[in-house]
Amino acid sequence: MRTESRVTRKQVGIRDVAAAAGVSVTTVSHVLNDTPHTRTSDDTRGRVKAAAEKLGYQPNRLARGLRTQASEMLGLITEEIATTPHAGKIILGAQEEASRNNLMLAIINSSLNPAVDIDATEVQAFLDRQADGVIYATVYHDEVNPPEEMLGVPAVLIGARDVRREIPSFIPDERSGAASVIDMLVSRGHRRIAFAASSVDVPATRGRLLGYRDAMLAAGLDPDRFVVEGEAEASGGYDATARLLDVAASHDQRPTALFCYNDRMAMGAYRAIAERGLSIPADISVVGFDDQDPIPTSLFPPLTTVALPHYEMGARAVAELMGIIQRRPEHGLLPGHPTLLTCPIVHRESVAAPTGQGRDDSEID
Amino acid sequence: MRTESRVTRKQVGIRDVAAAAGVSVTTVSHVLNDTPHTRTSDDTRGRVKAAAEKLGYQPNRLARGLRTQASEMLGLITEEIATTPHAGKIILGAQEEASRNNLMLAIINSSLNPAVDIDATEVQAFLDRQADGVIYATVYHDEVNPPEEMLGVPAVLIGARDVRREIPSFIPDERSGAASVIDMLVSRGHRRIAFAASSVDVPATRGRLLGYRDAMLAAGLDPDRFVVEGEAEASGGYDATARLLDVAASHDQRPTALFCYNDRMAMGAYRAIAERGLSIPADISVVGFDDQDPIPTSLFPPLTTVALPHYEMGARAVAELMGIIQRRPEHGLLPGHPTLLTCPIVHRESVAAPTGQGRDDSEID
DNA sequence: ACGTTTTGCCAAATCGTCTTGGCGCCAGAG
DNA sequence: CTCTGGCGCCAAGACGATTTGGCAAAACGT
Repeated sequence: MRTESRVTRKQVGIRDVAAAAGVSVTTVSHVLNDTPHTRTSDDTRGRVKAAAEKLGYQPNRLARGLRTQASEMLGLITEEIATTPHAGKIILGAQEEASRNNLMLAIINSSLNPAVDIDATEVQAFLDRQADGVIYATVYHDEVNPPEEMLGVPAVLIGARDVRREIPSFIPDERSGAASVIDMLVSRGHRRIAFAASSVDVPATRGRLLGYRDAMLAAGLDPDRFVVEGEAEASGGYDATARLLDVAASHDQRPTALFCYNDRMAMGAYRAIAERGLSIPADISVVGFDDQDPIPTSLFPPLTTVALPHYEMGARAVAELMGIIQRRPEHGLLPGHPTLLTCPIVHRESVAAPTGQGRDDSEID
Repeated sequence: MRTESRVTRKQVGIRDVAAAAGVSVTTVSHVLNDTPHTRTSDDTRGRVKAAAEKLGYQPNRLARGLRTQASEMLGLITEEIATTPHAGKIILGAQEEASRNNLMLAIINSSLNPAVDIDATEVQAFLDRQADGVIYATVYHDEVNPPEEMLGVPAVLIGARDVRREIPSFIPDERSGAASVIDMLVSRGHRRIAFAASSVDVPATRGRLLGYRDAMLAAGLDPDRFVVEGEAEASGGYDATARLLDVAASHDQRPTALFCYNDRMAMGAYRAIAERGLSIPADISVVGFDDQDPIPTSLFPPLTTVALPHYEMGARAVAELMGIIQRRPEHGLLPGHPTLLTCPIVHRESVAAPTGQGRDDSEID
């Protein structure tokens, strides 16, 4: 026998409020929604509001949605929540921004899709439920080809741009994030700055390498000499760093700073460095990328790294959706031009000025 | 000027299908929903289905929900998606199970709440939207006091049990997870097994310590001799392990295995061990807890650890909710008895048999 | 041939809200 | 006194599905 303490709560409807306030449902609706172009005396307004308050009235969103053709729900489709470390932050950003706008955020997880074509099924699921807007977040794509369905509804892309340039998108500015690291290192006095690049072909590897080379060139430094490549994992970082250090003929040849493609590689780099009796940051500064919890704070010394704007992408995507839905003129414009979000450096303790030494051979002129 | 390619798609309704099939909307509804106790000729059924198919008809869920008093949406409230590493897996499990049942999963993030009382606001938000059920997931609680609102709707708790024992819950079986590690270690021949405990007072620290002691006692080993305590971070693991190793007068006194409260502490332990010239697992085996991505696979050697059943908790919670909603008799029973989900050991490479040595002094009899 | 089922389908009510159009009343103007 | 125009409120009609109750026609039994 099931315990029947679980009473079906009796929902109070707009009729109940109307009855309690001694007015019609029309008036209740007008008062509670502040409907423009309607007049109601202050006395009546007061009675209605009091009645609604006392009864704890909350409008039935399904009914309201049916009438207004708006579900007050946004849909977020994300590729492999589980495998991509920071999707949680995207969800968080989107959810909080949605709450601020009094919307609900629903989520569908999509399997990782190597192709550019987005599967229409998930989008359709949201359309069936009359989502007011849809966000599609991808991880490892440059461009993505959204299904027709997404054009019929306010939509925003996260992490990739639309091949047809019809849907607005938000993507991290990996390139300038990487460049800012080199700038920072240079400003601290480093000249021999190595880069442990990734060997997988995703937008992030290209962007970060480009940023490294941009900044090295801008600083008048050789953009190729200290580039090593490895798998984007701790083991790859270890191998790459080992090669980098062992090839250096002497102390004067050794890089004084190492920028790693990501935090996992940096973690491997720490081990390779420690094994050689070197210390961070005294002998060599190390910088990571991703700010992938819990690595940076668990390493010793804590790792200076670059954070991805996950939270911001989620929040901005929702904000953009709101703009499109409300047809505010500044939104939905020029969707072909993706919005680049900056990746800020998170300063911790793995960077220091290089130990003093004169002019060095890595400058080019 | 906004590009007006964004056409408002014309939704096909049940009327359109009815017209196309030359029947009434009633019949269309009956056919498409397989409504019991209604008769329709095979011929008609065929025509209706064909018409629905051809028009790509999808019922408007809001309208359906309004009529059937069911939104086909479940609400998940989770404390601090961002700060708790694995909440993503809970969401994933819940979402996939929801999809299997043709339900949508909506999410609200709640701020971390040190008190036992659940804030009613978030629950209310879901009730307003006529969620068919609500899941509340907490991290650092033993017990939780759900608001009245949650009793009026199918509800399930994750990670904590209901003080009033009215709402079913799913929680990880930390205690036996910890015990199974010790059993495993003992079966490999270890006798001096240390535990690096956590110093914060959460259910997990108590459960894991209890499990360690249970199993040590059961194996006839001293459950107190090798317990050290530290902050539940890499630094705490480093400190605790350093103390543990430095106190050992000789090689014969040193533990041959170290079980850490969590993977972050294990990460610190790795460093302390390496600094003393010891190697894992040859000199000492190490086991973590949490299977917190990306630590276990980024460490060298890869860390053997215990996984938390996050995905399963999410999925089971949704399944339970379905059972309650459909009033299947086996569900919603005995909610006072939380369901313990097992924490499986994930074997990697940080465990080996201890290097041979005879009877040792840590046995008690 | 004449009731009685059974079969196949449908009209209308319903869910709870928003929204359109209009109706009575009172005040001020003519 | 009548007319006019604003003010304050409401009745009724969507919205798009499900569900209830019933009505013809066909099938069956005698």
